[in-house]
Amino acid sequence: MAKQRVRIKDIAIAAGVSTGTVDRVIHNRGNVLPEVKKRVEAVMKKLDYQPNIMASTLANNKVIKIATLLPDFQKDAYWESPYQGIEKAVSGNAHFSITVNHHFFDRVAVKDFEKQANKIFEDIPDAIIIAPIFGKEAKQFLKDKRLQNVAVVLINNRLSLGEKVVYIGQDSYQSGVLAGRLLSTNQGPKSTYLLLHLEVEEKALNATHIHQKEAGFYDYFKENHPESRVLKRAYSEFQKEHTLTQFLEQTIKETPKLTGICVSTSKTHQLLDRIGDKLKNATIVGFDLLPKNIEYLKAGKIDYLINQNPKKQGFLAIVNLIDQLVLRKEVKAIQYLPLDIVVKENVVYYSE
Amino acid sequence: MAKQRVRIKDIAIAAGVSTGTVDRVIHNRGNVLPEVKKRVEAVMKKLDYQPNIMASTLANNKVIKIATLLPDFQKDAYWESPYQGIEKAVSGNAHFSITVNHHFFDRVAVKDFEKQANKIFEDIPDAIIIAPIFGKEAKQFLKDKRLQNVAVVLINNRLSLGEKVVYIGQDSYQSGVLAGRLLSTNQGPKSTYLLLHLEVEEKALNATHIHQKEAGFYDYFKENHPESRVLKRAYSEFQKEHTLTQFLEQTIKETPKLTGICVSTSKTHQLLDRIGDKLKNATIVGFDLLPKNIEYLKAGKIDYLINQNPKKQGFLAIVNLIDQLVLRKEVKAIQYLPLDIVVKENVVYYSE
DNA sequence: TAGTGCGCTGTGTGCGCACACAAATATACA
DNA sequence: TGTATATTTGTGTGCGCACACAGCGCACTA
Repeated sequence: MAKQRVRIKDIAIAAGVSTGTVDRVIHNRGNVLPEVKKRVEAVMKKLDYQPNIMASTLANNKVIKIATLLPDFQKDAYWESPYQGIEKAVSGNAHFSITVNHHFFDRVAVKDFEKQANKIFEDIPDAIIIAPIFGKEAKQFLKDKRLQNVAVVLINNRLSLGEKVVYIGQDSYQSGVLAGRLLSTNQGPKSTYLLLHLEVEEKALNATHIHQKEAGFYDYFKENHPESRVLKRAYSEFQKEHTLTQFLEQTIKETPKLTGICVSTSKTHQLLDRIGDKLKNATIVGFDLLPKNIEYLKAGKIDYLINQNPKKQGFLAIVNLIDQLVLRKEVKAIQYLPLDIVVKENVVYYSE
Repeated sequence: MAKQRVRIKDIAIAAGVSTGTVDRVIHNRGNVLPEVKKRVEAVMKKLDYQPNIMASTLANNKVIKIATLLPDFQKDAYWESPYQGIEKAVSGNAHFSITVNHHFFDRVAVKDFEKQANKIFEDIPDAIIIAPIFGKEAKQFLKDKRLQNVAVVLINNRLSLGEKVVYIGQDSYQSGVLAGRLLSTNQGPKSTYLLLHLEVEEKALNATHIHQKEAGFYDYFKENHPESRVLKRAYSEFQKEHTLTQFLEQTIKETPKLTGICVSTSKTHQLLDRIGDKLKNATIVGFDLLPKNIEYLKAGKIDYLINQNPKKQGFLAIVNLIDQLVLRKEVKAIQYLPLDIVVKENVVYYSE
């Protein structure tokens, strides 16, 4: 029953060679007579050799160096989540001895991206986790021959690099579609919806995601409820004199018979903090499981939160690299993160 | 930066003893002078010793024996999912060399449970994954002194065993509540809902889950929409002459102005196979991501599927045991599986 | 005083693998 | 035929740990 694991030694004996030769075949180190190589490979197949990862990593006795090249989350709060996911995965897999070297760049400054990218050459890592926001420059960087043998995981933005580059990302467009779907369920065909772009700190813009999300939202209604009205209002005029409260009150006053509101950023709680009482009849959809959002969800003031799992993005990147570099497993080339629909009745399972 | 890992040898040197003594302290094997033990422990703490799992499991060179004691899925199809989850987790963690010994019992026969339980004593495992459907008997079994050092994971049914027994399960009641919530969203307060208990094969009854689920469904409406009507219809009279189609047609005919239908088993597709066209205006909620259910979801005929992650139950059980037995991590004592809300717009992320 | 047993401590070996190095064999050339 | 060189193969060591076993000092007994 408990069939003994096949070892290199077993293969060596079966093939009539030494363990050293088997080792050379396994690692393609050359210096093996072609016919011997063939014989060893045949035996390996026949005995279904599975390397002992434990012994292998122990003997290897080296740490896996991973470099990240991500936007600075001091300047764009969104990027703190992938960062946290990475850290969590690393500390949760301490036994694989991984070191991560973070390189943060200013997400609106190409020059800074290039500068940070260049730093990576100072100490070539085994793998790179990169958010290729500057597509052209990222592509050029990754094509450098010094990175030939470096595993690459793309985060957030896809890049056509063919080969065996892994992409992990969320589908922002689809999250907007989903928001539209949730808002319009069981509503009349001629309803009015409000799309609120709510940013409180100017610097946290992460424009691309939000724009894609909003495009998905619009498109959903165009395709499925063409007779409905979708209004967009944005608050980002920080220098001006009127406050967010005033902006919201006026916006609501201007749009009577409002069926639903979607706040495209994660700041839904800001809306409820200010004019929660004046929204009794509108369905409200928000994004991201911030503590304050969860509070309002539990109180029944937010109807749906869409969880984009931003942390999981970083987490999966590390898990993927472990699978690739240590466990030698096959990994999927493209991995989208789930879009969880969270309501009062199931929030407990998502908020840990 | 890349601080070297602390080894047993380092501790031995720092404490002025041999590695053997450190080993005895670590594993509490005794035969160490109390003051020496104290000294070694102090050094371990000071140097923050983290055992090298790789070397440890390699040196241990033993397979982890896990026994399962679960209902026979030949007789209750539900139980195939946890089984699959277990198998998946085991083959996905092959490098930890785990062997699983399955013991299936007839979920309606106490005698059979006891018989299978007794078989476990023939070869005491390192851990047991058990569905304690027969609470009293299971408790007695687990209290046997021969199982003193055996890790236990309870699946599906909770048992008060205090100590450090892990429970992994799904909240069937809450899944019924969630179904109620989804069905009644944006519907009038005096609507009519149908709860369909649909079993096609008599033997697959898994009564407890379904009953709890249905209780949750009823309670949701009692609390939130007391003026609504909830009707229950069950099809399980297999000996009788009329077919399922006839039953469904008659049921629908009998309940005009139907707002929503919840099929409490996983057999929602059976409903649509037969009378899909006659349900245009009713919202439909079902359970479990069976291929046929997904098909109807994508086609817009099922509105919501609630994913109870039954496979994940078995999967997590194994992961938990690895954490406990191999990685020596802390594990949460109670783990509920998420209840995912799946709609056409996000199904792709859940159906792998 | 030698012998015996016990508590405590140190040493040696092996887990399966990777890799450096030594050894054996084949090939080239004088 | 012998020597130098390249190619192919075998052996030895260490990764960090677990555990068996040997060794030590001490108290107690005959």
